[in-house]
This record gives sequence, C-alpha cells and structure tokens, in this order.
Amino acid sequence: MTTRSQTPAPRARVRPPPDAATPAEARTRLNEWIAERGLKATRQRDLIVDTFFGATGHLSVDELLSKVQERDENIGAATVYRTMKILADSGLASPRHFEDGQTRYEAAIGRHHHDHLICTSCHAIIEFENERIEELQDLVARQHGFLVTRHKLELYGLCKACQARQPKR
Amino acid sequence: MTTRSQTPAPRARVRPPPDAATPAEARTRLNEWIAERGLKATRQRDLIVDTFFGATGHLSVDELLSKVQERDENIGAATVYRTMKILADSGLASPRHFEDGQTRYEAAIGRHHHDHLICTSCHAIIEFENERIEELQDLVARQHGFLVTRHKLELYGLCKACQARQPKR
DNA sequence: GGGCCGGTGAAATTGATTCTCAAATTCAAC
DNA sequence: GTTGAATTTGAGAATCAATTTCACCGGCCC
Repeated sequence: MTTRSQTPAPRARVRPPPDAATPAEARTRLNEWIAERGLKATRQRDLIVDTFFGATGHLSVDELLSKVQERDENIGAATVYRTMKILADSGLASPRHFEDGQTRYEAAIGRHHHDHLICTSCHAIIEFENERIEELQDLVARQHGFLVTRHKLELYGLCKACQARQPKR
Repeated sequence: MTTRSQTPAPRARVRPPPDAATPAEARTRLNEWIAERGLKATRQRDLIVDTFFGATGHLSVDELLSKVQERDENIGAATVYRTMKILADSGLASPRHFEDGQTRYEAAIGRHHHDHLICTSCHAIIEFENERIEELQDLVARQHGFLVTRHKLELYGLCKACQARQPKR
C-alpha cells in the first residue's frame, strides 16, 4: 500500500547495492548480540530489523516507522527509536547525521567505510570510497598530534540529473 | 547524559587566531549589508556583533547569549538567533553543525575555507586546510557527475593533550 | 505629531528524540 | 505447561534547540 507519499526516501545508490546482509542474517546477528547481554528477542524488534534490512538507502526513523506500520500498525515510534539504537550499538547499522536534522540509518553489515555525496535538490545520496583521501586525513591528524577515531566527509551539491534539470540556480 | 553543567566553550586554536576581523570592521560590514536591503541597524545587533567578533572559537547561540547578557541583560535569545542568521546570510559568519546538536558560529571575514579536527574528550576544535584533500574531493565529485557547492570534513578523535591524560580507554 | 515599518523580547510552538510508567511479553527454571 | 523475575512495549509527557508569534517600541518621513 502506498500510503501518503510524504517526503520521498532519499534515493540512493548508483550501482547495485553493496549491502551484504539479508534481513534474516541481520535478525540472527542481532538476536545473538541481544542474547549475549541478557536482553530479550521480541516480535517487534524482529519486524523492525526485517523491515530495515529489507529496504535500501538511508532511512530516517520516521520513514522506517511508516514502513514498519504497514506491517503492524501498533508499533510505536519509541520502539523504533530504541531498536535502531540497539542496531547502532551492535554495529549492524550506522547512524548518519546529514543536514536535514534527522538521524538516518544505513545498513552496516559487511560494508566498508565510505563517505557521501548528497544532492541538495533531489536529496539523492551517493556513496563513495577514496583511499587517498583517507590517507591524507590521517596525515593531517598526525601532524596535529591527533588520534582520529572516526570522521565525516560529506560533499553537498547537485547531482547530474538535477544539473540538467535546472541549468542555473 | 547531556551534562547539564555549562559545557565550557570548546577551546579552539593552537596558534594565534587567523581571524582577520575586528569587531568594528564587522559592525561596519554588517551595517552596510543591512542598509543595502532596507533593514535597520540597531543597538542590539551592534552589541551582538561586537561580542561575537570580540570572542574567538566556535560559539553556540547559548554561549553567545550569555556573553551578550553580561553587557546587556535585557537582550533576548530570539534576537541573538535572528542576528546570527543575518550574519550567516551576509557571509560574515559561518554556521557549523558539529555533533553536539547545537549550531555553532565562527567568524568568516577574511578567512579561507578550512575543516576541523575535534577532540571528543575536551571538545577542542582545531582548524586545518589541505589543498590536496580538496582536489581529491573535486575529483571524486566529477567522477560521479556531481557539482559540489560545499562540503564538510570533520575528524573526530583525541587531541594530543587528552591522549597523554588518558593513555588507554 | 501621527503613521509606517521594521525590531524587540517573552512566551508559545515546532520537531526530533528521549523518558516515564503501567501493562504485556519473554524466557529460564520448575 | 506454569511461574516469576526481568525486560520490553506503547502512549503520552518531557526535553531541548530553534523558530514563530504577537503586542509593544522607536525612529523617520511627510
């Protein structure tokens, strides 16, 4: 059922998704992680994880909540927030903070570190990796005596399609 | 979780500030910009601009508000928010969104583009420039057909002092 | 010497996220 | 299967930064 087509999920991915996880694998991994620390597996968590890993791209909690509620309308927002936090803690999903004020999550199973190109017009998000840039970042950090644990590199601009669509402006 | 205590303003700058603006110059520049579009110069705006350019580092509105209220306790938060938005629109200040959930502003007069190293322990913010990284970013963008208008590069980790302070952990 | 207009500041609002708490669920041990 | 302790759930309240609203201000121009 296409519910009201609110904010379109940021379209992503130019080539076939490099995501290496099936929903089933993710559920299994999460339940292992949960069992290890005395937490409990629940139907809701499974459903949320299943939905998240069955989708692609960079989902906000809101977007994910809509998808989840298509399958079970009684699931509350708080549960989705809590579940995504657990997914992030367990390393199965990565939270991203782009500049729209919402936290977005992306699948993190079997994925390399990568950075993002973000179209400010259509909100497409394209991922890229660049080893040289990483090396230079490390170099800069060392020059300042810094020990870097993570970084954020985001390039904002117009994607090819949007450039063609709106020549100027 | 969020320490309620007045988080100290992130200390910045390892060498002498490269900021190239005096408060007076900034006031003048802003008033020109304001006059050009039929807005009005006000005592409050001057005071806020003066305070902002008289300080260094990356100030949150909250921190700036405190400083401003030391000089005139009747100035309201809304005015500081509005004034900083005007400063940003006029190009005299740059808004930055680091990962503490608040917008921080830095002086932008006579400054080059630069990126940031951020200590996750003491919240120091160090600025750096690296031409090679910029070039590589442009290259990556071109390879994806992107027209980049701005970017964000932030390296998070431990500064030298904090590494010494907490050898492990 | 009254309008006109933008500016001001206190309070209310918004929007994302987190917290609270009673009720429901999970799960290991009977 | 049943029990019971511990955890999870979901609705609504609370938070927090940021924005908006709105009634009052204060110059400036006829």
